[in-house]
Amino acid sequence: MTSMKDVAKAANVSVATVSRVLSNKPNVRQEVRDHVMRIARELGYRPNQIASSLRTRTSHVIGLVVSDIRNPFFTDIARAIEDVAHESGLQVFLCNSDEDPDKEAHYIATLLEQNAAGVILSPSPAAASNFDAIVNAKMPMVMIDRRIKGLTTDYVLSDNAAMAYELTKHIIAGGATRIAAVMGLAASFTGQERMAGYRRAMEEFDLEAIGVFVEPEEGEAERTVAAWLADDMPPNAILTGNVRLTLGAIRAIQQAGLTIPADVMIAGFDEVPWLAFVGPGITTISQPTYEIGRSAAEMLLARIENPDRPHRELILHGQLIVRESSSQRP
Amino acid sequence: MTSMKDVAKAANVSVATVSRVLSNKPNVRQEVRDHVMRIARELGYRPNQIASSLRTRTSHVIGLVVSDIRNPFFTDIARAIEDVAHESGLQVFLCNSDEDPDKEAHYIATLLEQNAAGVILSPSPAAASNFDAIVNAKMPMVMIDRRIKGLTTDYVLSDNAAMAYELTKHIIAGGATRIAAVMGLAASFTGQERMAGYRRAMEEFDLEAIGVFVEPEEGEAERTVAAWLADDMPPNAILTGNVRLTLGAIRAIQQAGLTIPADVMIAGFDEVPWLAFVGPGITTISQPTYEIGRSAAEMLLARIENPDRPHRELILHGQLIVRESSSQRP
DNA sequence: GTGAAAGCGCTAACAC
DNA sequence: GTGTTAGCGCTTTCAC
Repeated sequence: MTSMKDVAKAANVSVATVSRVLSNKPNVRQEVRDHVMRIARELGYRPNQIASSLRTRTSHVIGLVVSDIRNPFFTDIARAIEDVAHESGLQVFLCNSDEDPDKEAHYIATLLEQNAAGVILSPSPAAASNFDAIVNAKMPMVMIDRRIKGLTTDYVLSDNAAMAYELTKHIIAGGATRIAAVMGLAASFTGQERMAGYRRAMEEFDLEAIGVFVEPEEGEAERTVAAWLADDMPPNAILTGNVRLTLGAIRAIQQAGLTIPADVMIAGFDEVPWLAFVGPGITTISQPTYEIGRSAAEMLLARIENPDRPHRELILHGQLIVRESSSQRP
Repeated sequence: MTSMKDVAKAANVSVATVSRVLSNKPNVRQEVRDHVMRIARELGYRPNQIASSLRTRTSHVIGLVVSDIRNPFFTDIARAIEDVAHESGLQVFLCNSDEDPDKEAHYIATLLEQNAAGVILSPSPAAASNFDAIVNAKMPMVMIDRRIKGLTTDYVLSDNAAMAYELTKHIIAGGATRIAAVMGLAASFTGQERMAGYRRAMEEFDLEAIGVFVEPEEGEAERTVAAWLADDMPPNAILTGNVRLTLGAIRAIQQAGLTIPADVMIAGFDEVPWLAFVGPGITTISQPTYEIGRSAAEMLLARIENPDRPHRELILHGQLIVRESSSQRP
């Protein structure tokens, strides 16, 4: 590994000059600059980021903390963030918190130890104090998807309540009269908001709201929906809070020997390409995942650039994608 | 940020002793050890990994380079790798190469600059020389999913040819007589192997092999399959090389107004939970993605531990998941 | 415009 | 067992 010292020696200048040249600092004669660059290239010099980071107390690394990268919502976001990071010469640490505050705290500590330049995180349902370490260290931070009560920072959020409201109204227009909703519990912030939007629409139409929160897993939704369908007056429409719940609900409907949408309509959150091919095609709210990721990354870069800028909150709107599953009208 | 110096001062010992205690080195009295630990905790001391890394010329960071994290195959692998890393106190850098050798080379350079402890990568279809930098730097490396001709290193691979052979035989048993295959081009190593397995089975049954390589995107598969279906003697079965191709093929079949499996059977590679819900349920080869990730990570750890151990090649077998899409027999 | 030198926080000889 | 000290490779005063 060739170091600055090697380049300096070979170029007959001091390491200070080499450093100035390589980090594009002023006060170097163009002639010297070119010469140093040439030698550096010839020697195959690669800067040691670690040394640089130790000295400058910052790095080109940002952390991304999500509950589970396998959730397609986060997969897309991760990809977007990595794209922006790559464009800006940053690296991304991938961290899966599994909604576990302790695991989350551990990752936060690690990011601090690693001198990370910033962190984007989708917070677990933890107390705001879980993020004190970041705040105290003044590490740039952008929260995505969920708001933490009492924590003022940069946020990129979705308009969950409005989207759920729209989705509910849509399925009512499709002919639904008894609509039940399964929302994810762990992501309580989004779950709450979506449930609120659903409730508001139901009230508006004088319909009885039947909403439950479950662990966001296929099996939970399947059990819940199966129980509903076994009822005397089963719902004729199901609303779901994310893809896994949607899948579970579909399974319950199929197991009950019912068809979508003739017997039971269904619609949910999160768009994934294959929803168009499930049954008659499933209606969903498509969240702008890539945009959420991009925006969060850009917001983080801006905060790193200028740590004192006022905090911002960006709210992005999802889009209703209408397919066959949500209407019984001809 | 409190440093070792601070702890040393507060504990009335030298930094060397603090270092010994905190990195669990021998030659410290238990009494002193406890004392230092207490002080460190009281002061909220957190080690500076950067400084440690500069000194030891290694780090607790590993790189993961895949073409695109959004490919569910890689998403699962990434999650598995991150799990193992987390258990071992390592961090994971996420890198998307987009099958671009230059982007890949760039990430490799960055990992070197960051003093990464090792790298797991699914190589782009690049020349073996793209990995010279890693080999020269003696950075531990594990290749996954694809083999690079002329590069001896640690590998975790799938038995693609055997799996494709099995899949083809299965669909023949299901009643298929004219079977066409669309395989991914970019991932040429896996694509080639799968095509070879398909060809072998076709030959064995005296059937004509109709195989093409395309960019692994829905649209490409859709166009290809649509053309086949418009033929005089259209295939009555389609084999696909990955999920995106499967989705494209299904779209083409539906667009042509044909039904699965009555008119056209279909089966492909890669299992994702929703394939059970598409049409009558799609038959696939499920690759042990999580196991691939775990094994690769463990192999990397072993190599980091012992850089001179002989190179290994681990071949994992996929599993045929039979659903309704692959048989016309009653 | 350039160089000498200090030091970021840690580890690892080496002394005692 | 413990302390002293010399760096790891870089950036950044401060001289000149």
